[in-house]
Amino acid sequence: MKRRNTPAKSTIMTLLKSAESALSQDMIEEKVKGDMDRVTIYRVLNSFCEDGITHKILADNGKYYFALCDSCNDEVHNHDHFHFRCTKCEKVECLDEQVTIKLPDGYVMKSINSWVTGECKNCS
Amino acid sequence: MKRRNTPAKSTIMTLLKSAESALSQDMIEEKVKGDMDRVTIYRVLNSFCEDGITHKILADNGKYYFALCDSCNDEVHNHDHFHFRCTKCEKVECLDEQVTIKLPDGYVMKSINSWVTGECKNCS
DNA sequence: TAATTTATCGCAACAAAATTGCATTAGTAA
DNA sequence: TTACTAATGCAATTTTGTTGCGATAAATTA
Repeated sequence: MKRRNTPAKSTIMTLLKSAESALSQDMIEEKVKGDMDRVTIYRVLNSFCEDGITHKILADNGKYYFALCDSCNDEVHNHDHFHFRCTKCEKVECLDEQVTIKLPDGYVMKSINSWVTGECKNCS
Repeated sequence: MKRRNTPAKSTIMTLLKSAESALSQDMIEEKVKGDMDRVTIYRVLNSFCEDGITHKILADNGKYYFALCDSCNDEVHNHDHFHFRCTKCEKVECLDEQVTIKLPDGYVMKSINSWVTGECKNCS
């Protein structure tokens, strides 16, 4: 399965890069104003995740958000940071702070999904 | 609105007490084997939350889980602990460890939702 | 005990988010 | 330019949870 470059992909990539925050499907749909089908947006975003370009996080509002991988490379992926969702402007950001937890004996960690909800610095 | 005691409520309460872990609607539906309508289960669980008997958490698999409030009382509710979901047995537990995070300046925290996914001590 | 009130229940319908099937379109390499 | 097949758009489906409403049954009162 070799990827192809398409208008949809480059448009969405441009949006992700300029957003400086994580985007959900409906945010992207609104920005492209119906130029792109909902399904296409989902498929492009998921293909980015498969390729390790973005990471996908389920927020505590039930929606998936997609963010460009910042310090990840082909070998090392680390998405164990906190995510912040502003309840006023609905912006979602990756926070610098890493999630640290010591699991009880016998537990094996596979992934972390940590959210803080509140008001961001522009809204508080 | 005065609550009434019903078979549905006591059945679900018994399940929650004996589970020693958080339960989702579909887990309860399976345990009562169709004796209870989906909607009834949701309504009972949500009424428990309104009454402060349980807390409701959206897991990183997109489902809501309900757990008995452990050390909460009428005045103080604290649900800022980590939650663990086992990908093998699908059991969900509240971990003792509290989530701690220092937000950047200007950010106001309203709620926290932290999940660790992996294998529990019975499955690893 | 019987009557009354209304919380609760079950069923159908709805809603939101995301996925799948399939015919069509369009990158890309030869 | 042609051939191959990834990507797209549309319709339909799936999953999870909620709402509306008439019927049922707790709890209170007579």
